[in-house]
Amino acid sequence: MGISKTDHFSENQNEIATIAKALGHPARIAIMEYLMSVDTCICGDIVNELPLAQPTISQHLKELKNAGLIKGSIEGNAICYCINDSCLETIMSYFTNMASRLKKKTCC
Amino acid sequence: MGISKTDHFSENQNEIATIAKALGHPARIAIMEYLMSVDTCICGDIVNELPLAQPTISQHLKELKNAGLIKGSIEGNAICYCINDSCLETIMSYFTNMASRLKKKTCC
DNA sequence: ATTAATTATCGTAATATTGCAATATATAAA
DNA sequence: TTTATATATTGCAATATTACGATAATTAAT
Repeated sequence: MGISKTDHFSENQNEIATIAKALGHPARIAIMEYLMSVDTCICGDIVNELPLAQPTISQHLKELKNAGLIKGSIEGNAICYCINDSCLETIMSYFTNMASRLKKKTCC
Repeated sequence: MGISKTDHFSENQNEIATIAKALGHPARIAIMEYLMSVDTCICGDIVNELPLAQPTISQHLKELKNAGLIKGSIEGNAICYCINDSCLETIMSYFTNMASRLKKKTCC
């Protein structure tokens, strides 16, 4: 992120930015959409699904997990990843609130 | 972004990622919130409002503009920036859709 | 025309991200 | 215990981001 100044901003601003940043890559959007599309919470098939190497997928999963967007639980020798709906709720309500507040304004 | 492979992902995935990425910095979230809070679309006060230098703010504004999140129009010798509600609508409905689809699922 | 005010661009240093091969770790199956 | 399967970590090269001083560009006011 270069020289950043996260300490100058509010906790909420940093939280939203962190979530948005985690979603700020097409591969991670694709992972989220894949996790949404499968009924069972299958894990490593993501590697077969996306045109990226296994370590790269693993790294993207880590970032989504750090941001709180997904959860992972050990299931045998595999790991079951799935979407953390409370995190999705956070970002969704943030934008919903923003959009509704915006409707009352006139702009340039 | 390092070596990225945007061509491997769908247009929609790239679009959402681009918007999310633009919002993936606390300063840009703060700018969005400030633009929301002012009734009139005042512009360069953002520089006074945030703890960042003018060129830095200008750069952040450019990124928000490139992502389509804000619009800027010349107003005398100043520039009037304001939120582009249609872009906000795009990202909001994306998450709303995701969240509603998620409620039907059980997870690990 | 000069000067002031406002915003953008350039150049550059510090740091972060992306992607992957190689390798490590951990559990399941034989 | 050995082997196979699944995922994580390390190390590194290529590239992107962030921040800001200096400076340019543009319009307003004098």
